[in-house]
Amino acid sequence: MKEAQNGLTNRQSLILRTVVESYIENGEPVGSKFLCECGRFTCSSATIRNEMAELEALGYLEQPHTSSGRVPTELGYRFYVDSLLESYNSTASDVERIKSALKEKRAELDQILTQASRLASSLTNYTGLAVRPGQGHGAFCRYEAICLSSRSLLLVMINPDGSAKTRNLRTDVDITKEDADTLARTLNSCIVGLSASEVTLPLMMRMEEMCAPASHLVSMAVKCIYETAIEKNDGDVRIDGVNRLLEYPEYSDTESIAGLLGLGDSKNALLDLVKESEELGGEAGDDVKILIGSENRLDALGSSALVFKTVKRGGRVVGAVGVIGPRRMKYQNVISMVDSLANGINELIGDDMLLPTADTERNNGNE
Amino acid sequence: MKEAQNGLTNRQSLILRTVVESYIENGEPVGSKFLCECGRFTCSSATIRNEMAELEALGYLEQPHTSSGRVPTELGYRFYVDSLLESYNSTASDVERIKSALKEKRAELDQILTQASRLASSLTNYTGLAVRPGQGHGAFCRYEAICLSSRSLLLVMINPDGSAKTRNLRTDVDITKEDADTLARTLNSCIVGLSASEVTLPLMMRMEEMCAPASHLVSMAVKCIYETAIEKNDGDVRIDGVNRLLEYPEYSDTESIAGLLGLGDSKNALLDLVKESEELGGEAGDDVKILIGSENRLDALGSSALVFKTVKRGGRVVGAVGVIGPRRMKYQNVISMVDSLANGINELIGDDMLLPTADTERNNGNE
DNA sequence: ATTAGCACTTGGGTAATGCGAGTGCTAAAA
DNA sequence: TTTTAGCACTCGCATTACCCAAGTGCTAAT
Repeated sequence: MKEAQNGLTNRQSLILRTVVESYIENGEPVGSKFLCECGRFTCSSATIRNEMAELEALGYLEQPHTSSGRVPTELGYRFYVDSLLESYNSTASDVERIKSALKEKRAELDQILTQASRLASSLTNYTGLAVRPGQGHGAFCRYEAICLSSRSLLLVMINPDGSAKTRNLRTDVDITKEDADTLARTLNSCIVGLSASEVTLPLMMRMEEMCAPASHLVSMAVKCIYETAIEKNDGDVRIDGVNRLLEYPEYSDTESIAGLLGLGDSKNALLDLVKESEELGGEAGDDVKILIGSENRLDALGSSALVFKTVKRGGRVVGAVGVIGPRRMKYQNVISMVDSLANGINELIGDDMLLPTADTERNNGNE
Repeated sequence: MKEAQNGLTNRQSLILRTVVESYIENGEPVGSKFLCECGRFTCSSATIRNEMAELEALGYLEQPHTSSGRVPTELGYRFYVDSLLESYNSTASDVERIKSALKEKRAELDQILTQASRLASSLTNYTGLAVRPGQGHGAFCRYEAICLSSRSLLLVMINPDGSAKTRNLRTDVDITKEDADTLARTLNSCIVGLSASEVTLPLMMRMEEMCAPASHLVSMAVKCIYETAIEKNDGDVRIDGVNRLLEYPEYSDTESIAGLLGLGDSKNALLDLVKESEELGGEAGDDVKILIGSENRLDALGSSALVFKTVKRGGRVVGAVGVIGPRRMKYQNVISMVDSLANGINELIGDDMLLPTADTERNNGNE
């Protein structure tokens, strides 16, 4: 009895693999006769039946009903995937398509992720997923104020990574370009790096003093800043191409679809999932992660599989892209695709160093 | 035979209304016996049968099969909705909820619409819809460049309505704050108001000359500007809460869901729909629009109804919000809700005058 | 250890059946 | 002329019975 390292004989191993692959391909339970005739085995169907019985006892296979072929269990898929993981690699053509599709979007991370989710879906014909976790507690690292008209100004809030948010502030009294400059200077010198709870009344009063005569701008601006920061910290989840799953029989019932569609609402759970699987990190932390069935605790994904990889910038996790599909997913393609996609994004966003806060910069040049 | 103005007797009219309302409520074909016993009529079921037969001949009702009750046709719904339209008004509590939910989001139009779509869905328990058409051909009306570090700057592109987009530009050679200012000045004086095809090689060369020694920034910036402008002009469609429709039996089949999910892809068609129903304008142009079944030509919505209202700023249509649901939709609630929602947004975004282009402003103050 | 043969299980598809709801029509009543 | 009661008829739908195919487990022979 030749044993492989996993406690399975070579033949059992091969049977398991073949069952998984056939089931992934056809979606139908596979029986001993089919296996026997597929050419990979020299023994008879009876022998295979015996082996399958054992694989079932070991928890790798199960039958939907007595008298139907076998279907892989979660454990079965897990075995298959693990033995596969060592040796995936992307096809050159896919890598090319991904690169060219991404290159067009030399935009902010948010947009890149949206695009990535769409891409993941269209390349695999499953559902695409992109996640951006909240960007730490840190607020912005610098502010600018641009005078748009006599009664409105544009507040530019700049993140350490160079991206920015803008908001329009309208006032009831006229403001000048000098007011705007003063406001920006005040914000930069007083609240950069502070969380909302650190902004105290005395501080506010000092800022308003600094900004006189346009002191009314201060509270508007600060409120606006923390509203925006909260939004930013909220994280985000993009799901694309749920409709592609409709053509797989495992999603023909309404409930499973409802679950997937509701996924956008439970974005916190998804964010946790990514964060958590990141922590188990170590060397494997950079790999493509695969969660099959109940391995994740989102019951909406209970009958699905999730393949994803984190996107990093400068060592920090800034997002993740992946694919949601049926448990019988074409793992080889999907794994390599997700890998390429994440790598492509990593490459695109580079690992630029972070920006300094405004203080240092401002001191030379503006005044 | 008392005739109302529509060519229906009063009794026929009442029967039609009752059928529609009952079908909306229960989703089941309604028969003569049920009507007879509902209390609204003094005649017998046989009489009602005769009337219903006539209503069917006139095209207001139909039977799914011989020997089932009647169901309203598109025309039937249309009759019902039209006779209803004069007299809808929002419940005070709904208006309150909408206002308070919107007030929290004093953000850009894009975000407001996203929020509106979500709100529409949750308030009606149908699918929410928000549409933002492309913002004309016009590019931006002003640019600013903020120096972030020695090798990156933030390009701020400002729309006439005061909103702005930002993009990060990275270079291989060092740049100074003066370079950034020069770039902004050049952009503002040369390409404000120009469409991409109007940017000629000679113009580019002149701009690069003006920007020396940082002339390499010019082409990056211009490219970036037109990429962003294209994106902006593309319009956008938000669809939220498709899963809510799953609980209605008319969407229990996979195809109808697939159609709705695919709706995001065919955003152009939706944009057209809004634009077009706007054009028939006149006085009715400001009303809530209702498209039932094939009244719109999106076959994905063939078995659905669409209720929406445009959102305007300063007379121009800048978006639309609405609801997608089954044809047997609770029109009274939905109409009033959509109306309130659109009004709320209109109020929120105000009709601020548009900004002037940068030239005038720049001449006093900066230099 | 492998194989052939056989009885057994079971899901799914198909045809037959009965039921119920609702209609259309006709003839009588108002 | 309008309304009503009565009745035969039509279908959709659920239930039942039934058969078939696929696949298994087990036993006995190789």
